[in-house]
Amino acid sequence: MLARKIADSTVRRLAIYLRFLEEFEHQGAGTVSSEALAARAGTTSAQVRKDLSFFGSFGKRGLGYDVHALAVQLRTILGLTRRYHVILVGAGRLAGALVQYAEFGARGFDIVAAVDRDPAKIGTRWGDLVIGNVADLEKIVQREQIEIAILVAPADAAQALVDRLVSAGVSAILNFAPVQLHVPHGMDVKNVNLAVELETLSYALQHRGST
Amino acid sequence: MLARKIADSTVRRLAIYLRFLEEFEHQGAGTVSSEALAARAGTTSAQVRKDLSFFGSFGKRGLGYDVHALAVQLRTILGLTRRYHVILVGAGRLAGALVQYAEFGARGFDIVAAVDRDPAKIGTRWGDLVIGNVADLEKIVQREQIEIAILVAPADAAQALVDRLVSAGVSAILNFAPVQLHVPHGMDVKNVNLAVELETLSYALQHRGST
DNA sequence: TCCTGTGAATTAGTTCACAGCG
DNA sequence: CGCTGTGAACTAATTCACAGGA
Repeated sequence: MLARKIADSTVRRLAIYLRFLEEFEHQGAGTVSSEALAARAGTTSAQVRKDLSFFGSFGKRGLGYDVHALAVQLRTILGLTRRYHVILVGAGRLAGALVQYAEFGARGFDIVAAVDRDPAKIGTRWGDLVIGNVADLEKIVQREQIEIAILVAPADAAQALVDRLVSAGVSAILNFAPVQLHVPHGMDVKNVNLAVELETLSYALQHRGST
Repeated sequence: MLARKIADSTVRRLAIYLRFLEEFEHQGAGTVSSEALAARAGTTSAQVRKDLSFFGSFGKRGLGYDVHALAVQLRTILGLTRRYHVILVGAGRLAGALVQYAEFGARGFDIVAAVDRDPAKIGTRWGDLVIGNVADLEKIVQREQIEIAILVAPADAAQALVDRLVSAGVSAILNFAPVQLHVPHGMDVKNVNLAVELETLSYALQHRGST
């Protein structure tokens, strides 16, 4: 669909622009400048225009961007014009928090299954989601036509679970386990490591004052 | 303490190297090569050596790095040789998950307080943490000598809370609210947006096949 | 006139490649 | 000989600056 390889940083910013466009849309704004979007997103107007220019020319010179039309474009670019079935692999507290995370549903990500290996958890419910047995992982992935997995399992179990997810047909993984996952070419993995985020803060705290 | 400005990506990788060093240490390995570290961390040996070289020469040519000594160095660099008092601003499910997150404590981040605005939550306990009233935010920050805040509050409340945190003396914020926070120069803010992570995956899913 | 779209310039980050030390 | 440490080369990302259309 697209010639050039787009930087991850660009894709992230597009997702952020979309948030603010929706906010503007809600406030009834018809049009928005790259400058205004940049201010909200914490970047520069040149960056906004460059990011958008990889995908087309959506603005009107002298005017800016039509808020609604640009939102539609960004949803198309980001693949948010349809819904995705998501499984939670691991049913700990973090998984429980993610189930409730309204923003996922609002963006088209439906958490339709959760599994765990703890017999005490299997069969219990989170709203209308029944926690399944991890032994049935492949069956559940296929039955529910799951494309995305959120991995919130212990580090030592992670790779084996990923191998099973891959062979069951999952094509993207959001990984919260602090390990480097190995997946076949073409699969997409995104790592989130909350402890690492805190550590970059402690680094910054320590190296402050050199301003 | 350091002349050059170090890239965020470098600091993150150092935190990741530290994880694997501790694992190696646990397994009784005395020495490790940049190649072995890189394999675990999902990067290249040149990257590992370059990252470390910003801070000093920690290896022995022909041998590699002493696992324990390098771990000590990285903890020093990252500011992990002491403990930090952390407050959770917002006591929703995500906050509840973070309280339990063992890795935080293991790295020196002690969650010593949590506040919320919901009267139904105020006074309830999570382990030995009593949820306080957000009205007392400044008092709590000062009493507990808090340096880092984890902001897990609704987007519309976020900026006002940040202003209060800043004036109460907090110096770093890990922000889960999907807004761009404005803080005075010198303050450190790190944003985590889980919906954006999923959206980069849906982008990747959609633009697959051009390989 | 205003603000986009975009090549060009700049800056940042990564990889190469090899000298040099243990 | 093996593996680090590091300039130099390269690649990627951001910012500049301005031509050009509404």
